[in-house]
Amino acid sequence: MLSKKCKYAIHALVYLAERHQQGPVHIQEIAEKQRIPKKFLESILLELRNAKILHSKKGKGGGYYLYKKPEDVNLMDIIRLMDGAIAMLPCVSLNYYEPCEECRDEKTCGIRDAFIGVRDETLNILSGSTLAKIMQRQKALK
Amino acid sequence: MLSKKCKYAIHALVYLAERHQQGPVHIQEIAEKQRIPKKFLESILLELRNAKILHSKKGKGGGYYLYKKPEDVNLMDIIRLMDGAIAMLPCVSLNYYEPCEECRDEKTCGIRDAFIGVRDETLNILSGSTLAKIMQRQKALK
DNA sequence: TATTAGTCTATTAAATCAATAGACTTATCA
DNA sequence: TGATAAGTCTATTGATTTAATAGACTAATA
Repeated sequence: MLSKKCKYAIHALVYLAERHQQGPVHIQEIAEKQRIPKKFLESILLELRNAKILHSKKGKGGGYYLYKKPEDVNLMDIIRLMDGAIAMLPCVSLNYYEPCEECRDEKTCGIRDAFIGVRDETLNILSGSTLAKIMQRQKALK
Repeated sequence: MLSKKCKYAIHALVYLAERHQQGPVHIQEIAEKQRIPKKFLESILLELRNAKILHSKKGKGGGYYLYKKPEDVNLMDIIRLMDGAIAMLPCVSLNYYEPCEECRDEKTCGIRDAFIGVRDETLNILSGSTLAKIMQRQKALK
């Protein structure tokens, strides 16, 4: 399951994508509209900024805005940033690999195979799910 | 990520599948061979027994053994039993559905779509991964 | 009938997640 | 130029979940 932090991040990013190129949006507004605790949101947006997905402007009239284009931000990147590994086992994770303590020998482990398949299918779908696609879909559903 | 409990369950089941129809195996042996804390393993095996995947025999010469056939036990069922929902969002879970607090309106949510896809692909692979297949693969790799 | 081995309830310890507090910094505009 | 609006950063707290342990109890069998 995704953490709340991750879900908040996705919602905040979709919100900002909908206001792309309309100047900075301040935290307060995002927090209220998306019902996210403001302080928690602050730390999330900061992380997204450090990852160069968002930029911010300080001072009066400041706020956060999308740095990358909506078609260049996808769910795979957001989830990895917020929650870490996407794979169901550390030993099949591409970005957060760790050997399985439980396994004797990775090479002869009959279990990994299925999870490698799950990982690949998952990454395939999530990396194709961009903010642009999500907005597009949102529109179509209304 | 799967919990340790779930990984322990998978390993214990594969171990028992390899000894299918060879009489009960006692907890102590599984715990030692698979390096699982014995007491923790007890509770896991008990749960698998309540789910009719394992049976047990008490008294001297007792132990646990597979009740279902190795080709009828798959990773999807094991994971659901141990860790609960497989989906990444509660609102797209088939067996553990809950509405998303974050979402206003599920019907016009542009995010769910991707996660429904991930869920379906994941279930498809995991439900096809039976103990029999895992053993088969294990043999092939040796 | 002693012994072996599973069953069950309760508790504790550790880790992670979610949320909050408050001081600090920077930029803008009157 | 200084009041103010808004983001930045560090630290802490509380809640929840996960992992592990303890010990008394029950059932089966040689």
